[in-house]
Amino acid sequence: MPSPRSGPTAREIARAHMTEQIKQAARARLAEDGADLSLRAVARDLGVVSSAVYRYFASRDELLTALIIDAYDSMGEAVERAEAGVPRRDLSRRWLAMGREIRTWSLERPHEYALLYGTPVPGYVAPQDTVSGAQRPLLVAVAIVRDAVAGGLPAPKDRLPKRVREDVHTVQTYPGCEGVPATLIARLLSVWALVFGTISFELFGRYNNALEHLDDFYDHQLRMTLDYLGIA
Amino acid sequence: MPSPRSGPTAREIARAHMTEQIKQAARARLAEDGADLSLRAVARDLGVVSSAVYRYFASRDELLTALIIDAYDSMGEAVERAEAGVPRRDLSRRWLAMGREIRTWSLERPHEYALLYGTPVPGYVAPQDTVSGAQRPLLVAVAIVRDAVAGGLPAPKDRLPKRVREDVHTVQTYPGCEGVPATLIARLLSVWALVFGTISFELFGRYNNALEHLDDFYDHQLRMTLDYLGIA
DNA sequence: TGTACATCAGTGAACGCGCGTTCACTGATGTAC
DNA sequence: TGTACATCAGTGAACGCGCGTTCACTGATGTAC
Repeated sequence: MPSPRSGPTAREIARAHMTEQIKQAARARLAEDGADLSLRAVARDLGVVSSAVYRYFASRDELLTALIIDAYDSMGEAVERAEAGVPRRDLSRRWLAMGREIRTWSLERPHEYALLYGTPVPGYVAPQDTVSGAQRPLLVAVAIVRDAVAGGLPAPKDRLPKRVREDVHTVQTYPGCEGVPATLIARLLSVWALVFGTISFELFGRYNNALEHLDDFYDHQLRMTLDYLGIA
Repeated sequence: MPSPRSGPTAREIARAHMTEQIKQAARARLAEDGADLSLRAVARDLGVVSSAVYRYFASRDELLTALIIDAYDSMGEAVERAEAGVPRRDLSRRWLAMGREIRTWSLERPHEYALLYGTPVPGYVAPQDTVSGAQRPLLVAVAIVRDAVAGGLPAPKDRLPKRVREDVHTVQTYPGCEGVPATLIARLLSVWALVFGTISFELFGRYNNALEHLDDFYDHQLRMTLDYLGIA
């Protein structure tokens, strides 16, 4: 008897559950083996025959796409939440909260990080449009900068070459970027590369045998970016 | 009849030649297929049976190691040469030459770049010590900064947290880093992450649909790093 | 200078393996009357 | 409320494939006397 509110059927619940379990197992495999995800290994880990996975994902690539989308959203949400926990007035602390969460999230899931920011998986092209979550952390940064501008942060007096200015003007039309001066956008783009560059260096082992206190180092970098952007 | 100068024998020449050809074919395969290098594919491309490769490399990983070492040295040499072509006095141009060559080299060999600076190959751990060439580009940067210091460049007045200072002091003991103030080393490390972060963003497609004039953008970034380091 | 032996490059077959994907199936769950 | 049919999840076998690596081999190159 279908009840009047017609909630999800047992099948629908089971399906959602299994879909989630497959993704979880796949994430675990990713952490174990690195980027070359094996459908069969995932099925094995779930105690299920490999063809069963095809009831949920049409192909290995589709599963991978789902993982990528989830990862973007997961990082986006984590960063948004971390930043939201800080009083709006305190721009520096908001920035630090954001920056630290980017790194924390990444260290906790190095292989998902690699999926997003490392070498693209060979033979696999991410469906660009689908991945709108990719920009969520950057939007958090933009929001902080925007608030700083509203609070009187002056635009840096950098000279932007013509073509750079053109590109930056395009960026300025993106939602959330209205009102942020071009030179500040340009600096933000630099800072963004610095943040992810640092995390990649750390995760991909390029600081091995060179730096020891990576927490402190990263934190210091973050503070320097604050200076660079001019945020108090 | 072995001549008195006893040059390399025909076998030795052939061996060196074949070794080089295998590496070249492997690089080509890398460019075609991405990071998961297949020994058999390399052998096929050379018109040779797959087991023949084992006369030259004991395993797939050993071939990969050779490619990585070569790539580090290739980039290092390219950067050194580019920088050496600029008059010593002109520190800014030396810096720009260095920075541009890093990117040029990388764009020309995106898959070798990925091998060095992208996601580490799953299941493969680079023999750390062997890869001394890894630091060559950074040493070029350090040399420029050192010359700038010798020419009167003042140390930035950044406050370095204790543990960061400790790490930086370690770095200062490395060859080539003598006499460079701690705060400048710290800034150089930031700048380095920025440079490679930018190139990774570009090569791994994160500027797609956002920036168009990547040459100009990168150049602008480089100039900003000059400012940041205080080099005229 | 010529011969006998050792070294080495490349062959071809084979090993055991894991992979993505397809397909006909069975049994459970859901739906229409 | 009960029955008949449709939908769907998971099975198990099979497909064709490419992989890294080993091994006994043959024929060419190098070396010692």
